[in-house]
Amino acid sequence: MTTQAKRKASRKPKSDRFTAADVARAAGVSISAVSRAFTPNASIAKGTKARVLRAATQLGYHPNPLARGLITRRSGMVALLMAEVTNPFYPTVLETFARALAERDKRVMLFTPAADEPLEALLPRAISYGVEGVIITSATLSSAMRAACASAPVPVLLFNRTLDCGEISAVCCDNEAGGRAIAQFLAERGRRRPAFVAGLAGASTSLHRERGFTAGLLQASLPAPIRVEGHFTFDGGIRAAAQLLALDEKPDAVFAANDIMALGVLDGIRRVGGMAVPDDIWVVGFDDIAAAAWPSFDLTTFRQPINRMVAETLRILDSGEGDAPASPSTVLVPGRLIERGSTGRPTHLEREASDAHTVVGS
Amino acid sequence: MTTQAKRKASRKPKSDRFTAADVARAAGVSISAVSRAFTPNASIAKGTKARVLRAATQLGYHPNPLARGLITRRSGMVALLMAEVTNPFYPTVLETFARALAERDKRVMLFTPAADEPLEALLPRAISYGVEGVIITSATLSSAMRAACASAPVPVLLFNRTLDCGEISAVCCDNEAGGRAIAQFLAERGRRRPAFVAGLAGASTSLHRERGFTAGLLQASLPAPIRVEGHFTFDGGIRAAAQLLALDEKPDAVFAANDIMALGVLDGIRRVGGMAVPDDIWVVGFDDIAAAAWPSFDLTTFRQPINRMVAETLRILDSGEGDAPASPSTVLVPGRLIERGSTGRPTHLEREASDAHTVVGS
DNA sequence: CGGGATCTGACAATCGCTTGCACGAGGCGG
DNA sequence: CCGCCTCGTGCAAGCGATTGTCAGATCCCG
Repeated sequence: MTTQAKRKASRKPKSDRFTAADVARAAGVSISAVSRAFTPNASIAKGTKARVLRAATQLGYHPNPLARGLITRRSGMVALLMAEVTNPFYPTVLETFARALAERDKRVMLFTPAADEPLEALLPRAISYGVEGVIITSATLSSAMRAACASAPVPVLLFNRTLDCGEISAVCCDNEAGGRAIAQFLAERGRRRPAFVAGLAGASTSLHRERGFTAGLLQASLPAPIRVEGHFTFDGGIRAAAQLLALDEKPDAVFAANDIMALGVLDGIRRVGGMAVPDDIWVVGFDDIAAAAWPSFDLTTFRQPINRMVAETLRILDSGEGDAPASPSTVLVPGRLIERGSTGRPTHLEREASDAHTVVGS
Repeated sequence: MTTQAKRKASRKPKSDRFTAADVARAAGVSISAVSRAFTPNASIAKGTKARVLRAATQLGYHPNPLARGLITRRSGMVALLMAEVTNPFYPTVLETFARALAERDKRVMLFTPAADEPLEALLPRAISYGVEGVIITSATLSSAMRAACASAPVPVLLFNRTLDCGEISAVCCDNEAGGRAIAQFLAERGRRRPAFVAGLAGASTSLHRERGFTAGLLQASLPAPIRVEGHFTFDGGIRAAAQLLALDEKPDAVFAANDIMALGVLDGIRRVGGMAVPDDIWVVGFDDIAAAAWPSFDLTTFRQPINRMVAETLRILDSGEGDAPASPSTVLVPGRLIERGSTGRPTHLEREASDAHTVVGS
C-alpha cells in the first residue's frame, strides 16, 4: 500500500510499464519468484511459475533488460562492428543477424567506426554496454585490435575473415576452396589467360580467394593470373577492367574478389568497348549479392551461404557463454558456384526459350 | 584499501573496467562528485570536475550506460525499426544514422520485424531497453501502431514517410515536390505519354510522389500517367516494364517511385527488346542509390538528401527530450533532380569526349 | 504418525550510477 | 562584524532486476 502511495505521489509516472513488483503483487508472490519464473531452470514450483507467467502476460510485463544486464552482465545485446556498409553483401548479413538474434530475443547494436576512429576504440565502448558478444566484420584488423579482442571479457568473433593466429574465433566462407573452384571451372571451360582483381591489401578474404585461385590454375597447368587491384569497390572494378583491357595480351577471364568489383569490371568492359562478355571475356565474382542476378549483369559468382554462416556464428557465441570461454575455433563454411551469363550460360531469355518445348515454330 | 582487497578477493573479477568508485578514490572525492563531473551543467566546482576527469581519463573510465539508463531512462541508445533492408537506400540511411549518433556518443539498436511479427510488438521491446527515441522507417503503419507511437513514453519519429494525422513527428523528403519536378522536367523535354510505377499501396512515399507527378503533368497539359504496380522491388520493376511495353500505345517516359524499381524497369525494357533507352523511352527513378550512377543504368533520379534528413531527425529527437515532448512536427526536406543518361543526357563516355577539347583527331 | 530430506519462496544484498536533501564553507551587504 | 544566501559536496535512497541464504512447508518412509 505504501509502495503504491509512493508510486502515485512520485512526480513522474516513470513509464506505463510494469515492474517485477507489480507482477509479484498480481500473482501474490515475492519479487524473487517473479525473477525465477523468467530464469530458465531456476528453483521454482511449476504452479507458481505458471501463475507468475499468466500475471505477467496479462500485464504485458517483460523483465527490464537493462536492470538484468546490470547484474548478470548479459543484456541481451550483441554488438556488430561493421565498417563496409556500402558493399551490398553486408546489409544482408546485418539483416540476417538481426533476425536470427531476434529469434533468441536478443538485439543487435550497431557500431560503425568513424573515418578517423580506430576499431579498437569501439571495443571497450561495446563492452561497457554489457553486450553478450562482439561480432566483427571489418576487413582488416590491427595487431592492437587483435590483442584487445583476445583479452576481452566477452566472446569476440570474426565474421567473413580469419586470422592466422588462432586467438580469436572466426566464421568464414571457405574462400580458398571457392577460389580453387572458380579456377577449375574456368580451366575446364577452356579459358587460358586468367586475371584476378584483388580487394584490399590486408583482407584475408581477398588473400585466400587469390591463393585458392592461383593454386587451382596451377593445378590445371595454367599460368598465374594477371593481377590488378580493385579495392573492393565498384569504381575500382571499372578501373581494373580498363587496366586489363589496355594490356597487349588481354585476359579471357577475370575473377574479381567480390561481386561489387565484378559488376564494376563488367561495366568497365562495356565502357571500354571492343570486347564482349561472355564472347571474348568471362567475368566471375564472389558473394552472390542481389545485383549479380540482375539481367544486365547476370554474373557468375560464388555464393556465400550467409544463413549458415550466421547460424554458425551464433552457435559459437552461445557455446562461448559458459564460464570457460570455449577455445577459439575457426569454422569454414562451404560455398557454391552459381553459373550465369557472364561465363557463357544462356541468358534468361534464351533459357526460357530453350526450356519451352512447346514453343511455337520450333 | 579494504575495498581493493575485497575486489581482489571477489571470485569473479567482474571485468577489468573501472567503476565510479575507483575514480572517486583516485581523485579523492565522493562517488557523487564523479557522477556530477560527467553530468552536463551539474552543480560541481570547476577544479573538482577537472580532477575527476583527469583521473577518469587515466583509468579509462566511462560511466556505465546501463546503470545510468536504469535511473535516467536515457541509455544512450536509439532504436531503429527498419523493415526493408533489401532496398539499398536503407543501408545508407542506417549507416548515416549510426555515424551521426556516434558523434553524439549514442548507439543505434536495430529492430527488424520478423515476417509474421507486427511492428507494434517491437515498440514496447524497444522502449523497455530505455532507448532515447525510436525511429521508424517502415513503409506502412497500422492504425494500432499509430496509437502506440503517439502514446509512447519516448519520442517516436517517422523517417521517409509522413502521416496525415499530425500525431507523430516525421522527417521526409518533399516527395510531392519531387514528383512535380520530374513531371515538369519530362514535359519540358517533350515527353507526351508518361507512365508511373507505384510502390506499395499504403506507402506515403509512393502516394505523394504519384500525387505530385500527376499534378505536375496536369499543369503541363499532359494526361494522367498510365499506372502500374511495382511493389518497390527490382523484379516488380521488370514486370512493370513488361506490362507497359505490352500496351498498344506505349509510354515514352516512365517514372518509378523508387530507384530499385527503376533499375528493374530498365532491365525489363532491355529484356523485352524493341525499345531503347533513351531513344524511344525515358526512365526516371527516385532516391539516387549508388547503383543509379553505374554506367549500365545511368539513371536519372531525384536525390534524397539523406544527410540533411538524418540531421533533421536527430534535431527533432534532441528537442523532444525536454519534459514537454515538443508538439509533433513534420519536416519536408527538398531534394534535387539528378539528370543522367536514361533521360537523354550524354553518357559518361560521350561527355568525356565532348569535354575533351584537345581530343586527338577532332 | 512423526522425523528428516527435499523443495520453495521470501529476505536482503548487490550491480553501477543518479539525485534529493542537508550541511558546511564562503561571500556579501547592512 | 554578523547573519543570510549561494554554492559545492557527501550521504543515502533508490532505479529494476538477480541470487545466495535460510526458514518454513511439503512429502516420503519407516
